[in-house]
Amino acid sequence: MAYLSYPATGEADPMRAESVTQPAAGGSFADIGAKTHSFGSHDVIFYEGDPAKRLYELAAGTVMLFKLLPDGRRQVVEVLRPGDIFGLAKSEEHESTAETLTEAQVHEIDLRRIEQSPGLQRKLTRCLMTQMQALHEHAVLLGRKSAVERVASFLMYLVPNRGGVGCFGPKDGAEDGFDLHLTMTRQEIADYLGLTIETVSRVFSDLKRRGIIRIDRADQIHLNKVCGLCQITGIH
Amino acid sequence: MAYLSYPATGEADPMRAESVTQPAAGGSFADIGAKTHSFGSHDVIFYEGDPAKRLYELAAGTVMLFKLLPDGRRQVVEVLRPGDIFGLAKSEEHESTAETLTEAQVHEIDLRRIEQSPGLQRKLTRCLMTQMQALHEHAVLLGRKSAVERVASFLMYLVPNRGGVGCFGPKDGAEDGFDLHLTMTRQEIADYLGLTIETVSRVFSDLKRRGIIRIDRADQIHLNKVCGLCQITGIH
DNA sequence: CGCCTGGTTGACCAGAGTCAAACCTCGTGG
DNA sequence: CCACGAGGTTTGACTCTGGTCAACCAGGCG
Repeated sequence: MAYLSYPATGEADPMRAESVTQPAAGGSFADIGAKTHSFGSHDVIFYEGDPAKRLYELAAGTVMLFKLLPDGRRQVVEVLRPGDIFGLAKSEEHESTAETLTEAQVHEIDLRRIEQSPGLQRKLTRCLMTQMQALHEHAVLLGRKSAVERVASFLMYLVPNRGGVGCFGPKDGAEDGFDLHLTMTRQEIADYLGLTIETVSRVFSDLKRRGIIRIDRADQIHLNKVCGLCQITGIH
Repeated sequence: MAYLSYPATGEADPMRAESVTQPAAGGSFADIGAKTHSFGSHDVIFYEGDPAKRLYELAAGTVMLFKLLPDGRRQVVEVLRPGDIFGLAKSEEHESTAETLTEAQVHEIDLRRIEQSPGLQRKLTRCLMTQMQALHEHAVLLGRKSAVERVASFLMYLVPNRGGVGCFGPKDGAEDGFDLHLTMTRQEIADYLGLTIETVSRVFSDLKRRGIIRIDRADQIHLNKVCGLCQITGIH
């Protein structure tokens, strides 16, 4: 279904199965009578400070969570993929704003319903573990990586099964290129990576100049050598 | 028991109850036959890459989790307090190193034991939610705050019931000072805040010069006006 | 007493931020 | 069909925060 664009483009997406956290472990949250909502691109699902009652499972599309400082500085704290859970809060209010990056479908669930099912509880725990790990990874990026390393890491994050633990290098002899479609604007990328829009733009231009990527359109990027890009993420 | 020093010093600690996540919701993890381990200061509980089988609940003391980049850059991704859970991993290996900052006691628990108890499952979920929220907060700090703001936020984090949501300002008319004991070295603080040791040191000196804090010993800091400090955390 | 570790300070430098202008791309309307 | 405008993006010139490197200091311990 073309209307649900995914960060990485195109045909059957090999990452899909991977990125959906524990696809079928103990049933789906949707099974327990969750309401499903559809959103357009750049719709707000909830605002920081809104009363938090339910939690959400992203069924399709991409959603970002961000927080604002009073002077307007913004930090995107998570970029979510299908299968991810969000909207939990220990207090009565959401601590961040949730906004879609693409058209998206979201299951709205009552936490108590989950707590009644051991299987779903288990699934929830696994989801949270995975997301927590991503947050740790992101803390390293924000705290210790240079601008180029941040952008390179970001691009690698959009390539299925490469970088990180599951990276097996380029397929033997294959040309190791990759086409990807960005669903985030430069500003959103900047706010995710803790940079300014100008720096993000400059790094893209620099990577282009160095022959590592090709920019077909602002949101259409071709990675010439995935491995070469991975080399500059700081994790090698 | 004096041997268990807590980040904030002294007598009966008003924060204690607050910081222990969901103190008695649905029983304690310790109840289900968890082994308890004692550690000295700066002991490693597990290393990044170690096989991950169990999960841990911090019973007393302080523990930090950090990740290393191959070139030696380090990022402390979490500073844990009693009640916090750590050591979960989606994969078979720990994704970060856990090291004590003080003497500490830790319950080692089998995840499957928890999964058998709905009450503990629920408690676990709450813990993870709280920690996740802290990680979001920290992402804002790392991605968007200046050096002074980071250090100020860090110090405020050590003051019970101040800053953040639960802040009710200074008690009416009270002098609003606070004494705190640092359990982290300058290097550890720097690695937590995404700064260098020199910058941390300089900011401390600067806050001293501005009369906001008094440094009695490297690890013994007096906040002259908590509210004044809170003012420069960036969240006001 | 002197070493060793951790912390502080200074001089200098570089990476990223700021401010401002120019540039695409795409949709709208004349 | 093309001119126009808006939004997002790129580029340049300059600034400044925080990093680097190196020397120095203070307290604790053998």
